[in-house]
Amino acid sequence: MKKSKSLSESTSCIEREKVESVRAKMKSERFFHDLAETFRAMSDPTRTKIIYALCLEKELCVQDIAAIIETSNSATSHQLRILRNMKLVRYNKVGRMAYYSLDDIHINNLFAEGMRHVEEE
Amino acid sequence: MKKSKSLSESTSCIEREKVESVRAKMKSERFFHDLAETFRAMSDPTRTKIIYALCLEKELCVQDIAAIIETSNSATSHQLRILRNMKLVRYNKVGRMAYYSLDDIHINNLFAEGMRHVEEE
DNA sequence: ACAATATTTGAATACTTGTTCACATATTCA
DNA sequence: TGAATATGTGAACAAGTATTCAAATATTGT
Repeated sequence: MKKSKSLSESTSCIEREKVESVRAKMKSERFFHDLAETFRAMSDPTRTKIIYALCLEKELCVQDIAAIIETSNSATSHQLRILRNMKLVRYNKVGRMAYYSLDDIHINNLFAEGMRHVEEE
Repeated sequence: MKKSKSLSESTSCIEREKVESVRAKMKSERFFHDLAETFRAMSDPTRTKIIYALCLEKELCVQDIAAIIETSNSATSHQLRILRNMKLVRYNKVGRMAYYSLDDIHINNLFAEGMRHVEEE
């Protein structure tokens, strides 16, 4: 059920038609929250390094990720947890090792689009 | 000039070949910083709303954006400044009005890819 | 059982961020 | 000129974040 609350007459705006038109197509608070979350997951250099590494090698253990990105095991583990909670990576526990990999192909696409943007400047 | 520092023998890792292989393809600190910045620009709900609005209407003034996203003019202006500094939007000043629009098509692609990810769950 | 090892976690810290409020700037119109 | 209006900005505040350190957990090999 959509709220489709129309613009109150008292709300001050300049071009009412434009405003009404966009407001009619507005998405839910939840949608923008989730969208921001998705981008936020990739908004830290340590995490972009982890994702980049997992784009090249599809499975890596915590220690090896830490060695690649030159960060402590602890900091790496903390960031991996964030990525796990945000469903960007998943892991496979084998004995005392935890092998991490990217969760789905969408992540690859989104990340690749971001890289394209940064590289084409 | 690339540093291509090879993995020191003392650095502990599990699968040395994988680690060496990824490290050989590692990008600069700057690259990951810029990439993270790009995603960070879209990592706040207020900013995703602004970008979404500007995807639908290519030019909007501050007050109308504020009316659409239901935030104060001041908060909107602050976020627009961030988006401007990050080169995601540009603006066209006409008298006392400032008309904002998305800066380039890459932003559209990246944003659309993010939306696709959120919608296809 | 014991030591070594891989990962996880909680607390503490310094740092960053988004909003609000009040005010500044700048333009329009009477 | 002076009031109204659109936008921009600095300071303050609360909330959130990333790293470090120390310690906990869990698994392996002796």
